[in-house]
Amino acid sequence: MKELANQILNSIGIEAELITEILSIGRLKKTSAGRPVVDSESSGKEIPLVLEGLLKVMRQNPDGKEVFLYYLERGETCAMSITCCMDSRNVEFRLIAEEDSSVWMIPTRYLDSWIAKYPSFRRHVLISYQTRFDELLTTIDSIVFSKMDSRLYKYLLDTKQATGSYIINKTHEQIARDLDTSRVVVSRLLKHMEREEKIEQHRNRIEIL
Amino acid sequence: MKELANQILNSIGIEAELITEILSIGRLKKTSAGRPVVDSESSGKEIPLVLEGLLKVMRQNPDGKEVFLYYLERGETCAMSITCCMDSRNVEFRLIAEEDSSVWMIPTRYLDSWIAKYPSFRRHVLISYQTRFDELLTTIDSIVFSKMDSRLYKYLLDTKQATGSYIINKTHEQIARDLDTSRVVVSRLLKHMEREEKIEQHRNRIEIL
DNA sequence: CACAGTCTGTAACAAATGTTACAAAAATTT
DNA sequence: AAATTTTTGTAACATTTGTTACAGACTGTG
Repeated sequence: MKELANQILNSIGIEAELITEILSIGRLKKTSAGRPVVDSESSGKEIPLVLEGLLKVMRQNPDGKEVFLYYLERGETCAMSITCCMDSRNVEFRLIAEEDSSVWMIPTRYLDSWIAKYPSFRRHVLISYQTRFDELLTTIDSIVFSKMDSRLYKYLLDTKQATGSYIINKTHEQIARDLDTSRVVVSRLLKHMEREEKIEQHRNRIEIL
Repeated sequence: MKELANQILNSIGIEAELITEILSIGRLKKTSAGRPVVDSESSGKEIPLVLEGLLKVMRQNPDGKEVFLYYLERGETCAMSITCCMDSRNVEFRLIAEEDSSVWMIPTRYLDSWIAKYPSFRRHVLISYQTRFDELLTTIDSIVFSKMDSRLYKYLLDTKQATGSYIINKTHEQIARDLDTSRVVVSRLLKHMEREEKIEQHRNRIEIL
């Protein structure tokens, strides 16, 4: 698995010297689909780099409600975890394995020196922030400027993009939880999309056309 | 005005050496209340540091609709502008002077080397991201998890916080534009808050109790 | 196959928000 | 002071979303 990590770090342009350091310092964590990888409490000491699989980042509010924010794919890191540890602030979120996943956990205490020393790492951290920032803004767009139907459709397309498959294996109930709405609403809107021939529906499975 | 900039940079912990550099390289820009400071197009070459006054950051979608994201107060910089220039990506936003404001514009081409060289600057940039990230998440919270009434109330409280005054000089129409809703909705909800004795209303002016 | 559990479809209704229209009050201009 | 413009209040109605309730379809298990 270190081999894979090596390869991924290399592909995002990290210097050989830093790769060696990251590999000697970090640790591997495997998580099976549907299970949490880290949440805000347990976080703050390590940041995750996705090696295999797919993670999803959920925003959590004090009452226990949740919304889906974005996916983290292979080679990506969680900007919020960096943020979270810097000032030992507690940002409330959950990282959940969407598929069976392998993640390389990197202790945060080295980050600052790496950012100073390695241009590639500096770039990677800033681009992570940039990408996530952008993703959050797009999320805000879809919530503020559109209705639930476009939001749902965006969610389906994002999922297609992240999994690389036109088939989405989720129940209406699961989707409803990600969008913080009710199952009935999701069923209603999906039925409508089916009539418009944007999707096809089967049990536990939606196909994007 | 360089004196003020010096003082502010010092107060956020920037090294004397870097302060000299920033002051020799940047330029002053004054903007009067209600006018745009930069937008995504003109941006990408400079990032703004607020010296005096108050800026507000608006998200803009392609149809020209807008939502208020957060305020930038004295000593703060616009994380999105940093982001925006890094990859010459175009994030759509507008920076508007909420009050008469003075801003120190810093060319972006020096950022990377400063981040590498100066711990204080590294810290400042990362904390900016952190703070804005958090602010965006709170915004998402208020949109997803709450109804328009709490969103409006949060907006009033944010404005009170940023301006340091219990008096908010805005019309219902202006507020409606910031929240991307209609004037009628704002009037309705404000009337309700007035009955609950959370605010007092006058023409062009709302007082938070 | 019978049964239980899960998933989806639909109806009926409630609540929240958006829209249109109009009137009254306050400020500004003539 | 009269006329005009801007701001606020309110009503009536449409649309969107949320909620409850129930039925039918599918899946897996004994």
